[in-house]
Amino acid sequence: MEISTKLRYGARALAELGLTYPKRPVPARELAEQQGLSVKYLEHILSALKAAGIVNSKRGMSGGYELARSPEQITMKAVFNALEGSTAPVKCVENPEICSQYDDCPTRPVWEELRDSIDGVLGSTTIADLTERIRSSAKYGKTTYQI
Amino acid sequence: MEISTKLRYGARALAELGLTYPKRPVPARELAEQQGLSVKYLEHILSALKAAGIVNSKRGMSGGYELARSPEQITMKAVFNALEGSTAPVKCVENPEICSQYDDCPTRPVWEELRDSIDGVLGSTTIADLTERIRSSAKYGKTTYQI
DNA sequence: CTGTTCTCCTATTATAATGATATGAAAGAT
DNA sequence: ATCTTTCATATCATTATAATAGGAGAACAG
Ligand code: FES
Ligand code: FES
Repeated sequence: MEISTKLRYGARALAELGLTYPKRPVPARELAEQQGLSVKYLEHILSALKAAGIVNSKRGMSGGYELARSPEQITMKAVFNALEGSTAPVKCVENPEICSQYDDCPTRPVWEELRDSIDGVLGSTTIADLTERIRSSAKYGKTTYQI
Repeated sequence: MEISTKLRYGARALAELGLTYPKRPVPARELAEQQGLSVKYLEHILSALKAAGIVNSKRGMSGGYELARSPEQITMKAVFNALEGSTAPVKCVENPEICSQYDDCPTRPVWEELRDSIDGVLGSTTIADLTERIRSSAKYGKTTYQI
């Protein structure tokens, strides 16, 4: 039960976007360099984040991506849902049809508890929290990254 | 981030084994019939549970599988670990080498929180809880299953 | 001792999900 | 016009999951 690289990379990119918010949009190329990722792959991720209304984009020179709302207003739950889908660890929690003995399933309550617990953690963390960690990190200031 | 069918099926099988504990071992065939699963696939799952010390097995006629400890002593965390691996949603939480910017990673704390939260839920649920749900279920008694 | 029931071991296959790359069109800025 | 960037879509490689298959070997009942 691991999260995808999309979510890993996407969350870090958003944390960086929190640094520049609301000063300027950051091009995918720049974010990709920072993380040592392929630009094309990150574009894919940012595209999903845009579809979810988490980032806005501007084309052309001095364009790029920026947070659609303030970092405090973007929870990790929204990010998770955008890049990873549901937080329910089994489909039947949300689509009862899938499992046969749904009504009397002794394990489903456990999976529901798990989902709620995950939602709790992700719902109480925002991009602002991530960005704050970058600001207070040892390397911050040494980076070539310009705000 | 979904759990595997191994865990889904395995957890339900263990809940059933809680019913017969400590009366008699139940053959894989019987458990598979109940869930409408292939015997061979369930054997595979039970084998993993045995390797983890969660069930014992007896060969030959009137053999089968039984819980290695009392249902109250088997947590869902142990079952999860046996069938699904670590509860950490990213490898770097437990293997720092994997991620590049490990030390200053702004997102890792979130994944650690997730792991702890998942551990909390799974650690506080036991097979006995699952078995109890079967006992108090509507269909219980109507089933052909004999203790 | 013989047949039956069952676990146990290992190999194989099918299918799906993930991770990643590639190509180029459309839009915006100067 | 030209450069920069998003955007849309297609493709490929790799891995993980799900499931099946065949048969060896233990336990036991008669
Ligand atoms: S209803 Fe889906 S695992 Fe029980
Ligand atoms: S250290 Fe692995 S996601 Fe940050």
